Amino acid sequence: MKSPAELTELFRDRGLKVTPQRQCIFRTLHGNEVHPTAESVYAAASAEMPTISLKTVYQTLNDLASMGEIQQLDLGTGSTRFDPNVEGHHHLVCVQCGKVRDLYVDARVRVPADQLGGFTVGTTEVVIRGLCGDCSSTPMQGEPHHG
Amino acid sequence: MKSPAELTELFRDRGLKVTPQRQCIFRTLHGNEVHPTAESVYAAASAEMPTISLKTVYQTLNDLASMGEIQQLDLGTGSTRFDPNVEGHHHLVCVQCGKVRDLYVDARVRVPADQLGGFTVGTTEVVIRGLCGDCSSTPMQGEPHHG
DNA sequence: GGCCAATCGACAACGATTGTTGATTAGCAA
DNA sequence: TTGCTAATCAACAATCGTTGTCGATTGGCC
Repeated sequence: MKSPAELTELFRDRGLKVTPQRQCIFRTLHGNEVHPTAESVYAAASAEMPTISLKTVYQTLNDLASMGEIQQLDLGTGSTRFDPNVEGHHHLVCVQCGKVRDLYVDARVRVPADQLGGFTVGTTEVVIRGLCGDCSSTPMQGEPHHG
Repeated sequence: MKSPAELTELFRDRGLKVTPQRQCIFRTLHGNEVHPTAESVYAAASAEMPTISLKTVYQTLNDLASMGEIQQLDLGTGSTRFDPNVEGHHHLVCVQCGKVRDLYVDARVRVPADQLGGFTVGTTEVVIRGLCGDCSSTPMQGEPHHG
């Protein structure tokens, strides 16, 4: 994703104000590779800026998403995750602990025309579910996140 | 998915009772290819059995899912969908109207070992988002379901 | 400096899903 | 057929994630 400085400019260009709260969120997201939920962005931002509100976090994340600067992911882990990485890539999801990792593979799936039936292909998402390194080594316990 | 008769037997084997409500849900799901939500299963079942409760529908769907007889899908369309088709297959999702179609393609994604990093691959899901035939022909309007 | 967007707190509301209660129904083994 | 007990019912309340509302305040930016 773009750097905080670039996002600052982008927001200005769009007539959006660059408030300390928004800058704080920019910093929190920049280089973030753990696919945070809104709650965890809020937690991280709160550490820096205790008065920031969850509402503002949602607001700013939605703004960034609708500008295409971050990507929303629904991976069946309960809540929406936000991915600062908007390059074409896919995801590894641990069914045990819910961790998400980026996956760079060529996933051009060839769809036979007879299966399309008028469908216009937009994006292709590949989600590989399994056990992450940590969870592979520990015995399975309890119910994993469904999906 | 298995026929209502087979599911009946399966439930008996597991010590679960085969109530009229459950049979009604079995029938509703059998051959269903529209990936219904719990609500729409409830609507369909209610037509046949007006006194059935939404609670019971959820209960039975969860039972079936945990027995592996149906599959839960989180496709970012707001609510969980239930797919009676448990054969290996993938999905086409219309970002406009939310319709879901089954997709049979060979999607064995080759993941380079260095990207796995200890991850144990379980299932691979491919979701292709785009516009279905109906929505391709009509102009885009309003916000699509996010995802 | 001043306009006005953005934020605040403190809630209420939402939709999807699950839990609770106590009463009733009915599957199925004996 | 009887009886135990699981399943269901209605009617709620509660949960979780997310969004909306309010009036008051802050502070970015022309």
